[in-house]
Order: sequence, then C-alpha cells, then structure tokens
Amino acid sequence: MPVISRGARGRLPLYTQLKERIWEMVEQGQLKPGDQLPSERELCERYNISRMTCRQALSDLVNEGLLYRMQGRGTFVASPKVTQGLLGLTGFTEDMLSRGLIPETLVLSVEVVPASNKVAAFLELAIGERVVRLVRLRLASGQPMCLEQCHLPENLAPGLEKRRDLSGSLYKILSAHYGLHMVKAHETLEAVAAREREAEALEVATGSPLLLLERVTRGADGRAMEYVRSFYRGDRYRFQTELVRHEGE
Amino acid sequence: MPVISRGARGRLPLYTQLKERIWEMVEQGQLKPGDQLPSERELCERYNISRMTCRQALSDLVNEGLLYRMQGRGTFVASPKVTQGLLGLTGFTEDMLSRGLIPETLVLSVEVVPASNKVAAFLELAIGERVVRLVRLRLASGQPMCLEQCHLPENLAPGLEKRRDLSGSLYKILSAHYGLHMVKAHETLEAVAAREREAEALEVATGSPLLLLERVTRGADGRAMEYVRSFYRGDRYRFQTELVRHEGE
DNA sequence: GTGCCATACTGGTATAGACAACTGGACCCC
DNA sequence: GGGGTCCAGTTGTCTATACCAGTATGGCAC
Repeated sequence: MPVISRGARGRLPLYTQLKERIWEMVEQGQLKPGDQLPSERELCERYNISRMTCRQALSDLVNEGLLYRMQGRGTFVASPKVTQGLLGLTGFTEDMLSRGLIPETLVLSVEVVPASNKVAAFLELAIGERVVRLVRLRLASGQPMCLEQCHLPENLAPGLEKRRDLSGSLYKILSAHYGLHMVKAHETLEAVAAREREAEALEVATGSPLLLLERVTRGADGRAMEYVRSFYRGDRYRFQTELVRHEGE
Repeated sequence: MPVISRGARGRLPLYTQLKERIWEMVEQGQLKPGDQLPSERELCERYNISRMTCRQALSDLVNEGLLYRMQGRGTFVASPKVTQGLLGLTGFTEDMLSRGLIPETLVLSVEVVPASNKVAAFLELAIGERVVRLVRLRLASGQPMCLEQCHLPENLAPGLEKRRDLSGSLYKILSAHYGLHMVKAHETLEAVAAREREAEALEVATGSPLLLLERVTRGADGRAMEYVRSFYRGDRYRFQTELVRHEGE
C-alpha cells in the first residue's frame, strides 16, 4: 500500500501526493461519482497530515471539478461534466488508433531550451524559462503523417528529456510519471504551404498544403502544460470536431 | 478608506473582503495586467490578517484567472482571457464580427438541383431528392475570405432560392422564416491546394493552401438541415476550437 | 404524532509560526 | 568581463489549534 511519504529527497508535496491518490481512486473506480469521501479529519489521521494540508488537496480537487463539498454533510465525487458533443481530447496515438491506423513515432530531437517569446506566451512562462522541446515525426501505418514540435515547462516534468520512452504517448508518460492529467485544450488550425523543412520530413513537395494544428493543453489546475505545433499532411489528415450551440446566442 | 472589517454581525469572511478589494482595484484600473501586487506579508500587515487568510484570497483569485503567481518573484495581475466567444456554433457572419472584421457576401448562384450521391449521404436524403444549392463568396473587410457552397433539403426551406436576402446570415433566415434552429454541427477540416475555380474567386494562386471546412448542421430534432463546403484562404483564416477531456478515457 | 432541542458530526474561517524553494541583485574573486 | 557566492525578499509547504456554521439524528416534552 503506497503510503504518503515524507522526508524523502525530491518527494512531492504532501497535498500533491494526496491529490494523486484520490485521482487514482476515482480513475480506478474505487470511488464513483456521488460517493462520499472520508471526512477531512479522518483523512488527516489516516495519512498523518494536518487538516490545512488535507484541505489544500481537497480544495484543489474541488477547483479541478473532481470533487464537490457540502458544508455540514461531506465531500463527494463529482459527476463527469456533460461536455456533450465536443470530441475528446486525445493525443496522436489515440487519434490514429481510433481511425484504424497504426501509430509510430520517430524522436528527431529532444532538448532543454530557454522559452522563446512565442512559447513563453503560450505556456504562460517568463521569456527564457527552461522548456523541454521535443520534435517527433509521427507515422500512421508506416506513412509519414505529422511533424510535431512539442514544448513543456521543464519544471513540470523534470528529467523528461532523458526518458527513453518518448516515442510513445506523451500524455501517458505525463499522467503516469508526473501526475499531469490533461483536461482541456485550445486548438487552432490553419492551412499552410510546406516549407523545405516540413516537406522533407513528411515526404511531400515543398508548397504542398499542410494542416498546421497548434494546441495548448491545460491540466487539472488550469495551468498550461504543453504547447504543440503539428504539421499534418493535407492529403492524409482530416480534423473533426463537434460544435454545440451556446446558450444566449 | 474602506478597511477590512471584522467582528460585525453578518460580515463577509475576511478573505472574501480582500478578494473583492482586489477585484475592484483591477476593475477600476488601479491595477493593470502585468502589475505586481504587494507581497503576501505586506498584505497581511496592511489588512491585519494572517498569511493563510491572505493566501486563500489570492489562491482563489488565481483560480479565477485574475492573478498569477511566480515563486520567488511575486503575484501579478493576469491578462484578460482572449479566448471568449470563439467557440460555439456560429455562421460566417457572427464569426467575422467576433474577429472584428466586417462580413460581406456575394451570391454567385442559387438553384434547386437533385442531390448528388455525396450530398444525399451528408443530408441523409435519397439520391436525387431536391436540394437548394447556394454558392457564395464571403468577404471580410473587403477581402475575399471564403468560397462557400451550401446545400439544404428543399422541403425544409421551400422558396429559399427565390429570396432576395441571401447575402445575409443564412441561419437568421432559416430561424426567422422557416423555424429551423441550428443546435449542433459536425465539422471536418483539411488542408487542400487551391484549384483554378477556388483560386480565381479567392484571388490567390492555384496551388495555394486552403482550409476546407465541411459542416453538417443539425436542428433541434436532430435532422441534418445543411451541408456546407467552405474553402477558406489559408493565409487569412484560422480555425479555433476547445477540446475537453471525456471521462473514462 | 409533533415539535423542539441537544448533540455530534460535517466543512468553513482564521490564527501564528516555521522552514523550504526559488528569484534577482549585490558583491567578491579571479 | 566572467563566474561564482551570498543575501534579502518572494511564494510554496506544513503544522497545531481554535472557533464558526451548516446538517442529521435521536431523544425528550408536549
């Protein structure tokens, strides 16, 4: 039984560890929507933490929409939001699999660099802060599909650039090893002509139409955790989305 | 000088009072985006509250997007969100207005034709059923932006092809005169090269990258009411969307 | 039964203090 | 100049405690 650990070097804050445990329990179905959590005082005792620390974890989770509280009654697991219509937030791997294609990835480069003006703006960092830049070529059933340049704040995922499994789903890594769960993203799409760099990687002629997808992914706390620029081959990729009428329009 | 008050019956919590004061200061322009707030300890002293109370106010405001914090540096006023009102199901007219552009429309042709294979499939009609086909060139602030080909089942909007106001918002007409309210839509986007037809209308070179947006709009009863193919100039148009994570993924 | 109240739970607010982690600038050494 | 170290100031984490406020329950008086 993984107990909340203290004192170890490089350990995560106690409230973060508690948040992780509760996330896990919900994800694994040990806690279902509507279920009541142990009371704050009971959690304190069980994990040997103070009430304020416990409350910080719970308050965060309430803000993130995982839980809700009722004064005098208790803390409960919230129902998943009804985000009807919108397509799910998925990475390349899941996207390709859902289209019946086999995703593969070539890691072209990974390094820690200071954030450029643009990257800093998207990730809401100060210019020059350290970010991990990961460039990957993504294949679908053996064919080049997408050239992807991904930026993450280094402090959110320290040591990411040294990992050996960067050819898999980045979101899986972030979730499993860094406790970062993507919750929402803002995307823009535009049509651009392939420059030499992209054309070469994607094996098309320069000037060919590409779909440029830019995404800022946010985690449960609303912090920007990733900024991606992906160049998709225009002849192979089609983006889909559902739109819903907003109220009051 | 409105001081934070304590002890009065029915008073608001101290952290709530502090939150309101900061909101006011931002709204009245005493604090502008990017400005640094007094440090937490200074706020404590100034308002005679404890640091945890002060932090609760600031944390709330961070969650609400009014402020952001940087460890070791300070707390700052955030920039207002720019991403409001981009989403939602809107037509070209609303879309352009929300971007600060002036929409104009040239009706290139309107006629009643039998549904082709493809159109019938999208609109869920039998092949050969009568549909209204409307081709329009849409301008934004005087510049060609989008070539749009729109199909509707004739029986949903009889006489539409005879109307004189087809250069306005189609959705307004459908809503006002035919009782058709769009509720949701499925869209696909891809990057294509401009053929001669599109290039000429949009005043770009053939082969230029265009964003091809295809939309099937559905009404309140779930019936497909419209199928549109729009070719947007790649250099002028950028599509935006929000993605939300589905539960259980 | 009906109504009320005491009680024992829940989360909500608030305090004072400690130490850790991080930033940026001053300062010194080479 | 370049490269350190040190320091003051900032937010981040955490403790221990106290009392307030809302909710459910059960028992008592009527």
